[in-house]
Amino acid sequence: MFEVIKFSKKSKARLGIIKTFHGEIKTPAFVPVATKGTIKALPQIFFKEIGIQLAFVNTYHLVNHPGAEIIDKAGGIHKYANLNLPLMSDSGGFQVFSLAQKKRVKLRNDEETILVKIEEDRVVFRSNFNNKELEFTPEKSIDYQIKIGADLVMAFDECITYPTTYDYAKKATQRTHSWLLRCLDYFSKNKKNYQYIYGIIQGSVFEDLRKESAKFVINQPVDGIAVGGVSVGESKEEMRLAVNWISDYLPKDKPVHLLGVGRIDDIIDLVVYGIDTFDCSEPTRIARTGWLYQINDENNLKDFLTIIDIEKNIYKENFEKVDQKCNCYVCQNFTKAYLHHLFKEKEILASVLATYHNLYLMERFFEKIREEIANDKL
RNA sequence: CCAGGGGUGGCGGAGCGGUCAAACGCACCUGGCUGUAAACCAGGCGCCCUUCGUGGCUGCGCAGGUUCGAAUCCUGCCCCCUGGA
Repeated sequence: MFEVIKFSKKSKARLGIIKTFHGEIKTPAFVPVATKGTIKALPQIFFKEIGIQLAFVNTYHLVNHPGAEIIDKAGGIHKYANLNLPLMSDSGGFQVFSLAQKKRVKLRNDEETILVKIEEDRVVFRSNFNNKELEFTPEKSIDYQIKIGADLVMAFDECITYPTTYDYAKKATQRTHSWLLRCLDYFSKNKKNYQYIYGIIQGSVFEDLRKESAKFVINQPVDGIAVGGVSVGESKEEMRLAVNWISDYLPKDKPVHLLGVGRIDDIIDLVVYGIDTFDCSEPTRIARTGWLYQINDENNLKDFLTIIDIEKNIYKENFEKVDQKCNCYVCQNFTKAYLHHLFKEKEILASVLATYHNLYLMERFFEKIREEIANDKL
């Protein structure tokens, strides 16, 4: 399922290939987020020309709408959403974090309710979509993911909030471990024949917990390793340490995914620890809010991309291409002034073009990363 | 000419004696966005201040007046809208 083609002589970075039923993925690779079964604002027909290799869908959201059964009936998420590429599905573990962060939400009658309740053997969500209770157990998460039918599924974990205490982090990490065993058990008995499962390392910002978690996960019969609980508010140093600490434990014959990291500098700093895939909502989200990647120095990975805010007035009469050095459809055909106008007017096309462009450059960025690893420069 | 309605900050539009530098929306400006409750969110938005404040000044068509106090009440003027001759 996974094969390393080349290890860098300079770092733990590696070139690899993940083989799935729906296609092969050259790694390191970026995984655009398609939470509800769509990379927001981007029609599927563009995936290929952008170079998108795989995408990341979310169990929590899809279970709420349209429901795992519907997707199952439709023949799986690939068919249902016309996503003809390898897919990863998140387990809902991140929502344990992201919805718990908000803790309470006001109902119409002014009462407050808790969005997430974490128990030893399950998590109860108060759905933010329809306000119904929604129970996630490791078995349920996996069952949903099997029905959704992504190629690569994530074990159900608890993404620990930051900051946290050592004691809580330890307890939560152990809980994630016991959940992993339940996930693996259920998965092995019920999975679709093409599906693989990733176990998730937690441990928050504590070295011994991270290492302990890494050892535990790696010793289970998982197909891939994911690193979670990162980019939740901790400092960049803490994030780098969290990955560095476990980098020596990472297996060479299994793909390693870093959950939720997609900022340019973070990717550069973390790919050298042996990360193969990165999913992140950032490129598509900032695209929709007017931030565009721009090639800064195409010969220097560290300076490869910068960000411009296309809504700034300086672009109002800037009739240059969006990015002089970019070959994408957007940059070949539209000016900054026009993009500026689309954003100011909140035209839907603004999101479409910006998303296209950002993902295009993200793919070029990862091509550059692969090239650097091939040349032992990274 | 008669009858009625109205003129509020860049725009729309609340307020109708004090708690009003004036709701709310739009526009504008500044930030933010890392396993997406996100075509989003937060803050600012009369002028002034080496003190950023229960600070000073100006202010609700124009000019006066009543009042301790007026965007709010009164008088005159100017302008706009609707209906009628």
